[in-house]
Amino acid sequence: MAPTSETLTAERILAATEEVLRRHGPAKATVVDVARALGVSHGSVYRHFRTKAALREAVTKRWLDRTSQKLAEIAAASGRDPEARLRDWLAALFEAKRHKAGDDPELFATYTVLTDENGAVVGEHIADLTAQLTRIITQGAGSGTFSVPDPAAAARAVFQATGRFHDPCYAREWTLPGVGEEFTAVVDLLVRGLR
Amino acid sequence: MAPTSETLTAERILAATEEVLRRHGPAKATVVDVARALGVSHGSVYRHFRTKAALREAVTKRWLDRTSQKLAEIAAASGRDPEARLRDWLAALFEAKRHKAGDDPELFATYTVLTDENGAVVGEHIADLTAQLTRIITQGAGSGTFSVPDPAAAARAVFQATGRFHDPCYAREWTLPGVGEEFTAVVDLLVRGLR
DNA sequence: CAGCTGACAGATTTCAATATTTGTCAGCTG
DNA sequence: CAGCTGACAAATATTGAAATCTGTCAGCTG
Repeated sequence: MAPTSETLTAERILAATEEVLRRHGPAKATVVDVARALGVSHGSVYRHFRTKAALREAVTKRWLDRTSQKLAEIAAASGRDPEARLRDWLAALFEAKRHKAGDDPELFATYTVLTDENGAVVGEHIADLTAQLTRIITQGAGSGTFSVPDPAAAARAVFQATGRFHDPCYAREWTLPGVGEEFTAVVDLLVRGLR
Repeated sequence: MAPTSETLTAERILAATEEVLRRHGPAKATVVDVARALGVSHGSVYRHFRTKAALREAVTKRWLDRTSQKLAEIAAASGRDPEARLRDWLAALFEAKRHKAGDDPELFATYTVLTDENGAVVGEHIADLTAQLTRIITQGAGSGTFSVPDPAAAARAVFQATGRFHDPCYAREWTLPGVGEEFTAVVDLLVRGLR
């Protein structure tokens, strides 16, 4: 926490911003707080990020990218059969979200606010995830496991149909008993539809 | 609009409340406003509804029930083949929501607030809709069109998987170009999964 | 001179005083 | 006497003045 005297980088500012957001929440986190945490004046922060909105956007992107990367590993595991990979990938997405929401609800609420105010970044994130899904489904179509005319469209449909298990607006319901079964039921139905 | 001197019934109060909500929005609609619209004192309103929350809840239920009824007609049209009926029903649900959101966004926003504060009523509404879906799917299973072990579970899965096309939290995206295709893609996938 | 500071104007938020609303009930009225 | 009224206390919302924050920039510093 002690202000190190290393050069001020975008990276260090982002880390400090995450910490301030975690501490104060999205409504009370100010760029003055971030500057104070770094032991610099708030003017210095504006040298690296044009506006507070840009800073928040960068933090949001970082957070979403961490999830994307974890899922990319599953999507890339080309040894496994595509159907199992699809199930794993969807389960991993659900689990990741469910844990984030369950383990630290306040932090999750903070990031929900951030994603709400950064539609463009979320859009790119969704495009990224859909592309991963498309890769899995394309391979499934190639190996004959799946029978789909347009893998990209199928990927979008699968992603949208499972929204209830990854979209933050349903986070409240992820702790209800029986969600696991509901998730399985939806995924089973979709996988059957792809075959 | 002129205060008729008929006896004050729950029905008349509900109608007046809808009007006040339409005019003032959910944040500024008071029970004093409702009483004024009816030409009575607000004490009289409390004779029919214990609290303001109960009044709003009743209005919410009324609104949701109107949608349920329209869909029930489609679900009950037992002449048609179950697959077509399922598609019609889902399309009708989507269209109904999309029009409500598109035609009068402010009123739709008002009812979105109301449904957010009345989770229990919404839960019953969803149970009702799911029961309608279950009936269609059960008939499809009987006639051999669908092959599902548990029609009720399948109905829940179909309803949840199509959330993007009826849940108010996605209302913003219902005007985007291409939603129609997305809807069709998801429904096609689900129907294939049911067969 | 590259990078940081801190004073500043305008925008936004906070907070406490003020006003409105909710919900009750004793009593009026037809 | 069934149903309505309106005065009331407590809860909630509004308001506007004061405090804080955002974003800029001229000038300092190493």
